Amino acid sequence: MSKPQNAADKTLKTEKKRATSYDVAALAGVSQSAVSRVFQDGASASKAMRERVMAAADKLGYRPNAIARGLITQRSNMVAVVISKLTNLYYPEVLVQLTQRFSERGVRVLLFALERESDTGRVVEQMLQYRVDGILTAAMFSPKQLETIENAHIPVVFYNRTSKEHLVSSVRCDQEEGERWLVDQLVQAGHRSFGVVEGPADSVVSIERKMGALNELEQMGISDVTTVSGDFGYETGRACFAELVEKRGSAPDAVIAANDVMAIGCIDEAREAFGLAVPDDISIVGFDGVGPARYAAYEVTTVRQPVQRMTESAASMLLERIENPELSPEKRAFSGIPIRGGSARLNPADE
Amino acid sequence: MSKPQNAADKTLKTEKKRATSYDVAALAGVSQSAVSRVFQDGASASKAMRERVMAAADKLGYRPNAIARGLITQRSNMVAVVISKLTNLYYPEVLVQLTQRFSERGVRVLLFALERESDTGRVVEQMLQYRVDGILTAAMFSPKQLETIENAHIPVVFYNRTSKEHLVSSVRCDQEEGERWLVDQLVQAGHRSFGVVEGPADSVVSIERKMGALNELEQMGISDVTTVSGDFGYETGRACFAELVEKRGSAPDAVIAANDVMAIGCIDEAREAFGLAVPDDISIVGFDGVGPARYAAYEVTTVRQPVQRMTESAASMLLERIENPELSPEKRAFSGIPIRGGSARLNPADE
DNA sequence: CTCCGAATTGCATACGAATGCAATACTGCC
DNA sequence: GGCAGTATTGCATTCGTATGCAATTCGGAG
Repeated sequence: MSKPQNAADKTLKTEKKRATSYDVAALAGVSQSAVSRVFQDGASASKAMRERVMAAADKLGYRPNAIARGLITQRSNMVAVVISKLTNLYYPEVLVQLTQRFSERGVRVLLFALERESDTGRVVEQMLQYRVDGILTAAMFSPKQLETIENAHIPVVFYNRTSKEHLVSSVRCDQEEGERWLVDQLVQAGHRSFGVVEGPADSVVSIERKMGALNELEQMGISDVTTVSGDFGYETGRACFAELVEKRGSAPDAVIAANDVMAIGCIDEAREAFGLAVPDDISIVGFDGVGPARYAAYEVTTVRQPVQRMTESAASMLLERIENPELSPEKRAFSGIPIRGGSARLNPADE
Repeated sequence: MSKPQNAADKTLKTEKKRATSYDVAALAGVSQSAVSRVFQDGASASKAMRERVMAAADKLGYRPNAIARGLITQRSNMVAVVISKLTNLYYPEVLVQLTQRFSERGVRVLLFALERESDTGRVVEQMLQYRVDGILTAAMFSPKQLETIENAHIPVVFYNRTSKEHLVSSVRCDQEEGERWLVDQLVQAGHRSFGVVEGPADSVVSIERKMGALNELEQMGISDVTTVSGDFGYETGRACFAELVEKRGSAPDAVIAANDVMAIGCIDEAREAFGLAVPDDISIVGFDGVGPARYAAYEVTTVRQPVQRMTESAASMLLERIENPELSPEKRAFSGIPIRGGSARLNPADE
């Protein structure tokens, strides 16, 4: 009963405690620093040393403790990814891609999933406590929260969002531009009365889309516009369409939905509850370009976000700022990809 | 140019370094231990002390360093969540829910997203280096990898998977049982020829479903069964249906798809390419109960996984094993929820 | 006012790896 | 063989927090 610290029998593989660099050093007959250096990239270690240490490490099942390393290097090699409304069918893709981008570059992802976009309170505290090296967020933060993060000198990149009060970096799909395209196409094809279905009130994306559509409609001299609001989901998509018809007494020529899922809801409701043919009786368009929008039953006319390029850009932007904190904020906007689909009556493409 | 360590002016909020418990202690005129204790749950600290420390902490914008804490307590308060094929429309829901369950209990989620389920190699190394307290995985690990994890004494819970070689804990939806229900219903309603569309070869879930269906079909004395394989995606769903028809020369009475998305693909292909009415000419069933399966154009007859209960169960199971590592492995199987849908011709429900 | 037990507080050390600096081992060259 | 210069290696310290133990304070009872 003396102090058997790490004196576990070496033959048996079942050690009580995880092996540390000291254990490896002792077994290899070298110093702890040597072990540390062998497990680093640019450190100097002779070939012989490398082999001795590696052999000992293997025998003990040693692997460097990233926690301890993070403490001394002041780098956790973790970034926080904040996402809300994951169920919305579009973010999953974003999330996997981001995670893979970071992973490729040796950075781990600490995930924060918000029920509603406004649940950011506790999240900020957590991120700071874990000393993440950077934050990539698809949810808004309040000015006060942003200030807290700024004081901690943690780079932030917003995904499809930005802040009016603070100068921040962001990667976004140009929602207004996309809506302009949709509206222009619809108007050019002769649609004159419109329904606009917006998403949840606390979603910046939804607001941008709605405003983009409304502004362009006004620009084009269209005044017959009715707006109703939902929550990005299929069920409310259907309800919204019904509400729309009730509100105006009849169906509009076209419906502009806040996203593809709601557009699909509108299409189903138009067909089932009102016996309307899409796109012959009514045109319905969405936004995002998610998988189900391509299903044969819908073929939604929409604007697809270039997810691949956006996630790549966002990940790089964040990593750059982690390497070089002095870099000034930068905003990158990507154009959406128009999908002519089959859920809207449009003129044939010009070129 | 002496050593201004943390001698930043206290009036200005822009300190260079993050405040530590020592800084707070100095400002509050107490010991570092006191600060530490104030920021813990069950630690003893007088009310006066609590207030002094909190005041100082606020002034400095101090918050405990979870990394350092993890080093000393041997608890990172992080769990690894491993997920593959996130794009499959079903896992996103699982992921958010898991993250929220853990979050509620003060545990952070380190996310690992695999492109293919077999990409587990580097992931294991990472998880161990970060000293996660537990692992929740929706991907398989090789026996060797499992042994590595076991040697590190990290509890693991498998989600919809398990291991033959190792005794492990798991939470799963009973895929065989679900398939049995589907097959029984179809056979009872008079279907005699079947097509089975399986998913990716490296997916355990897909294999279980296929075998469940095939076994039950055999059990019921059905021998007219054709199998084709895809990858869980919509496009291959369509291709699989076409292949199925070509292979057998005509459409079967019913198609059993490996998941809802493929079922939707089959439905679209049956309707568009073969002019078949669903369910009048052919019955098509899926599995999972994802959102799009409920869309009016499909209303897929399927078996829904009780995601809510499964994630809750999985999270608890893992956390229990983290608290008490001696707990023996446990397997929990949940029954799927039959959804009669409208994509299959079934007899009216008995009770 | 005194004394005892309980509640607080401080001291000193541990967690596991990285790193500046000094000591030592090599290398090639004359 | 000797020497300068470089590549390795070890020593000692550091990162920020938690915690056992001893010292101190506090509260109340007698």
